Amino acid sequence: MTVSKTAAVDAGKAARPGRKEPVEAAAEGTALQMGELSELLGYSLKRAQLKVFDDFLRCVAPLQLTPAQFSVLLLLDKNPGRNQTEIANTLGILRPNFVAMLDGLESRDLCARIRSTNDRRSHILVLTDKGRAVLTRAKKLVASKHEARLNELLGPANRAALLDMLATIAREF
Amino acid sequence: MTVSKTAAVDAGKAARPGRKEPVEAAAEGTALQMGELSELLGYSLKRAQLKVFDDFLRCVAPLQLTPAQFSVLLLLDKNPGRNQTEIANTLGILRPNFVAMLDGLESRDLCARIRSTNDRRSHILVLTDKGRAVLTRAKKLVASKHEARLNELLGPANRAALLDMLATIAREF
DNA sequence: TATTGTTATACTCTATAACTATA
DNA sequence: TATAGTTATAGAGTATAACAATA
Repeated sequence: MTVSKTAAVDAGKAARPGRKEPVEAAAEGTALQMGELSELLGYSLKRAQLKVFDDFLRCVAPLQLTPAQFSVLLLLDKNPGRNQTEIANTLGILRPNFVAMLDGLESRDLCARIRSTNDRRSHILVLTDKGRAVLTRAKKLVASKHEARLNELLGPANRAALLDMLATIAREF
Repeated sequence: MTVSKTAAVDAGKAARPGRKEPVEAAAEGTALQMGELSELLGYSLKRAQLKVFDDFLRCVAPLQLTPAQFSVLLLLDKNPGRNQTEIANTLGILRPNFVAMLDGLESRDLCARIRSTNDRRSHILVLTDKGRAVLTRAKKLVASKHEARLNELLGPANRAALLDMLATIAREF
């Protein structure tokens, strides 16, 4: 469980001035005490999220896709015939902010807006052939590089448990 | 484990125009298929992080502290005698961006910058009495409202396991 | 010369109001 | 009137370069 009782260091006072610290980790500049920060779930959650997104970007760099863009392509593939509002809402993206995002994907010919014949206010979103091809390649990179690395670090069982708990928080918290 | 097999919906056609939908959850607009998004760790990580930060803000609203500000106060309390660069680096905040953040805390009399006598370039950061008092109250709110809710949702053992895995990712990924 | 705190700046995300064209 | 897509805009958060004071 790695409880990390972090032997109390009691720095800061620097009471004895004559004490010549051995050139350990970093002369006098030792690592700081995280204190109850190590017990704050939100803190580790944020730091972990940044790392994971960073790795995602690195792994999928050849395709120039952000996590958000990847999620849009995935959703379009699984949900043909949906309009902008539906896709944006599902991903927690505000409609106004989704416009520029779609512009980016559409200008790269990864998806297209099609004016609906039923309701001519709305745009049906579809993946282009290129979009489907890029998505397929992206999925392979994500699985073989990104998720594989996480699996390696945590082990399959832990990774599944982690995913389950995160989904629970996202759904019910 | 909550596998969520989410019965296939197959919406999108909306063929019959005369169909007057009963005012159910949302007329014809059924929930979308998340597809492999539910297996993407980064996606749930992000959504969970947003929820947790939201709840943190809500719980600690009476004290008007963001998660980032709380982490600074915690760190100052546990690490007296440190300068801006050391605190910012530890929290992953860039030094230029830390300036405005400190300005905010200092203007509220929660902490103070003290010119170091050893190295007159650097500012030693200290909590004020008010800062210590606010931190104490914040810790109580976080523990009794925020973290307690997470504990309730996941159970203590799962919560500990989650924290451990997130810390592992933040540290080693 | 190098480092600390700082300013300026820019780019991304996110959030809200209001417009247009359709319904 | 209400809704879909859009524009404009404002605010966070984050990133880099460069400057003054100090070492």
